[in-house]
Amino acid sequence: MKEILREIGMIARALDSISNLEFKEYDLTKGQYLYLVRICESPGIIQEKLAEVIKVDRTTAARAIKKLEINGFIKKKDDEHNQKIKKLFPTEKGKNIYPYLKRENDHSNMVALNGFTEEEVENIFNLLQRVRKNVEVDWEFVKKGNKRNY
Amino acid sequence: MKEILREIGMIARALDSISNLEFKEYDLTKGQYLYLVRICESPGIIQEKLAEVIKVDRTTAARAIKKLEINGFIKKKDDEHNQKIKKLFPTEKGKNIYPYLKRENDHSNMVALNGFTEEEVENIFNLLQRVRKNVEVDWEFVKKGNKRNY
DNA sequence: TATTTTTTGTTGCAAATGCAACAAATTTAG
DNA sequence: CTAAATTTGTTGCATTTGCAACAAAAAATA
Repeated sequence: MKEILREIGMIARALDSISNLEFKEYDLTKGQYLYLVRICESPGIIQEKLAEVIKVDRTTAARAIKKLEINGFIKKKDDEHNQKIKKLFPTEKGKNIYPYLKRENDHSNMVALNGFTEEEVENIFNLLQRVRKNVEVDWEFVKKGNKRNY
Repeated sequence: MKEILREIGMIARALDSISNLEFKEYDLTKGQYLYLVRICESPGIIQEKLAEVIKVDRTTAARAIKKLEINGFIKKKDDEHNQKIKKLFPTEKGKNIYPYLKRENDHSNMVALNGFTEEEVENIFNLLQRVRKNVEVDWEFVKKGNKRNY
């Protein structure tokens, strides 16, 4: 059995911890960069959806977002036709640091793919997308309280 | 720029959260399965090394391991020639649940690789190992307090 | 050998994380 | 149209997480 998930876990933890250290400089605390990046790239997204794309617990997302708002990185806006949802948008402050988040992410991508050919990059990206799609089915299943059978 | 790290993060968080939910059944709390699996597979490993292979903060590992010991999953043993280090070993209780951890991990691997050919599995594994090796250099660099330049 | 540096381990503290449990709006089904 | 189910959001609480800061053993250096 090829332990691909172990490799993935190691890579993810290593890079997350690097990002968290590097983004302190912009007053972002642990994990916040994940949300801010997504809100900048998908302005108007709602909290529930954000938790789903990031793959994090609803309540964790709720609190991270609340803190981003308190610290002026994003703002919540009511929807015209649906008074339950709150759309999320970056503020000027949020928009301003986005390029730094992007730059850091690009750098980590480059480091991660050091020594890869163009073709290998294309290849690993496609394979990872397939893994992610496979995995998110189970994640949603389990997160809704269901039990996997194996 | 192919966002491979974003895919990796999503996969890692999704599967970690599934594992944490599934291992509650064995009285393992969040994250503990990571350490227990490694201690079972590398009996005698020390805490510092364990943090390094898992890619987690030293102090986080210290506390997770302490709790595993308190709950009787592992035991610490002094070394003959070095009185600073403490070698980690699974107890009978720890050894007994290892097969369940392995089985869960194997299942998640299967789910993740659903639809993959033998060759694609081999391929993604090798690519991921290379990424991991690239990334751990930076992780150790940054964790030691150094600053990446980019 | 003596002293400096590195390794390994610990604790204090502040913060993030996530399960339960709740509430209200909206959507689905009868 | 009404009632049930789902979606979206929140808070309480217990736990994990990780940076600082410390201590002691061991290893490297002078």
